[in-house]
Amino acid sequence: MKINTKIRYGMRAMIDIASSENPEGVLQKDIAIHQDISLKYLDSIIAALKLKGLIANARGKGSGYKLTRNPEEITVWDIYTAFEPTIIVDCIENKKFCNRSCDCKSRDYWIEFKGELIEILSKKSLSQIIFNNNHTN
Amino acid sequence: MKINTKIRYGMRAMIDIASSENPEGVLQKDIAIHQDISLKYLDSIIAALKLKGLIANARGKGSGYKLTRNPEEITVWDIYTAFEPTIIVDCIENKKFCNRSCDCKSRDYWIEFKGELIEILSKKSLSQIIFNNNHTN
DNA sequence: ATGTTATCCTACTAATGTTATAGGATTTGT
DNA sequence: ACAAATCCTATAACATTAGTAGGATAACAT
Repeated sequence: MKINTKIRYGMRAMIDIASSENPEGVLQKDIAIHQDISLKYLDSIIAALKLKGLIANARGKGSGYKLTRNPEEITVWDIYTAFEPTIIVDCIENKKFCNRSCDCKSRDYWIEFKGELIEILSKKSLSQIIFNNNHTN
Repeated sequence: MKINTKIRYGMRAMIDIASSENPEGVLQKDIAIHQDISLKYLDSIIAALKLKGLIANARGKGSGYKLTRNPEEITVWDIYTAFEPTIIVDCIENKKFCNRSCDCKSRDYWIEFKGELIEILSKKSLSQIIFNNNHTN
């Protein structure tokens, strides 16, 4: 299992936008500079976040990106699913992969696991991440 | 994020072995038949489980595989780590990937996430999976 | 109008990881 | 010696990841 760069960079871009105090929003170019991510690669990250409806901008020269919701109302799962539609366990996602799915202890476990994982990702909001509300360590 | 076939097949092999009532253990060949996994591919699955010390056999003709511990004492995390040493988040695993690691909200989150994920995988034992102790749905 | 700034959009590519298969060496029971 | 079964190494097709490249488009500034 691996968290890929798109999701990690996407998270950083969201944190960058959420942390900005500029009422005009944040330019993609500036996110690229702040976060040290290539402008071109960031292109595809931003596109995915925008398509998911988590950020928005006006077009043209001076228009930065802003969150479409309050950071309290955006979870890690929201950001995750901007890049991957779900957590993939082939025997759950695609029944043709396995014909014993109607009675498989292993599959039953993975269904439960997947639910718990989505729960973990859903319980944390962007604002909790930024302000570190939980006081761990 | 994806659970790959090695981990899923490994789980099924472990369930197969744990469920057997034969005191001689279970032959690799028979696991391959029960689970509909190619004997050759299962080779590498079994090898990993064995290297991790979760199963053992004698060599030669009639010697099947057995668990080395009680199924109550084997967790999904034990099985998982037979195939992958950890849950990979590059910015945690490999500091050279990122030079802002000393102050990165995103990285802080992933460290916390990884801990919770390992907790989920560690809390479930093989016997709980087989006997479905939790009574969900 | 024209140039500048910045995003939008499509295609491509090198490297890596996944999911196996192939072929034979080794070990032990009969 | 032979058969049954595992052990071990190499290879390969395919998919995914992590970008790069090149230009089209939109809007602001002069």
